[in-house]
Amino acid sequence: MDVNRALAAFAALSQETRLRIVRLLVTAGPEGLSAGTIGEAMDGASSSRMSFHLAQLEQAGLVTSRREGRSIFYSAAYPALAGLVEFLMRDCCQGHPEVCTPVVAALSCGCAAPDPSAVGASASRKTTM
Amino acid sequence: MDVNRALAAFAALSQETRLRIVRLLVTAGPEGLSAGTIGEAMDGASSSRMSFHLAQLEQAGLVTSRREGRSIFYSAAYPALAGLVEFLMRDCCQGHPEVCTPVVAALSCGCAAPDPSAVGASASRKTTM
DNA sequence: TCAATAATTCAACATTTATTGAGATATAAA
DNA sequence: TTTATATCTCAATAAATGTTGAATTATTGA
Repeated sequence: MDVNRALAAFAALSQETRLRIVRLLVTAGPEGLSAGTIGEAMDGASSSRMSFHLAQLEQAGLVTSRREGRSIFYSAAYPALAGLVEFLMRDCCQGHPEVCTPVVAALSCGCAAPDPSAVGASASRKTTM
Repeated sequence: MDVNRALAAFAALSQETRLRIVRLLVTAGPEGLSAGTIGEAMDGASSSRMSFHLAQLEQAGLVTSRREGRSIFYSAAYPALAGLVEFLMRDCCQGHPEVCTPVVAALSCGCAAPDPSAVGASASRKTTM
């Protein structure tokens, strides 16, 4: 994640419809949702409007797309989201632990508890699904 | 951090000069820097331009200001930055541990190592989603 | 009080961004 | 092949954003 990519990602996330789309796709999982389904969830936004925003998100690297029959499915680009947070935090925590600490605490949403003593990586994956 | 505040923060961070200012202030520490000093660091940007961007950042809640003599000092709003990441991650990790895990790993920038003995207990404490 | 310093405010302008509606493209089914 | 479905592309327009330069406010020191 370099500065320009971060700028593009922040710009993409600064628009209400797009932020809603990203949140929707993040919770939708890796399979994603079709453009039409997303449009319905966005208060029935027009198809051209959806295309515009989905293209912006894809351009910013925050979502990926694939065709499946007549539909095009969009999915959250999880690594890009993680990379963006990494970028932001890398800039935030230089010498200021008070910034990181509460974030790490917040990330204990049950899915990412890092444990240095836990050798088996997959075992430390405490899923609550 | 609600949606509108997050949108404002993302918008503020999506502009190159402002992103540079935030990064500069974050590394500058709690005392912050004067508007003039920041302007010099921004390739000698004009004072009105600096005022514009600093006002945007303050409006977005990402920096705070205080007058000291003739100068006005701007500081990073660390809690707001942490809150933004929290917001983004709260949206990102619902049911998808693979998103959070690498971020938490990246946050081991040396300043926010979570107490290993508390991992089991606190991590199982699920925040409301 | 007057001059110097530090920063802000404002109006004008240029640029960028978002929405709309019409039409084009791709796929699937009749 | 024809029709329907799903989505994209494009041009026009509206709205928001960033830069500039001049004028203004606040503070300090002579």
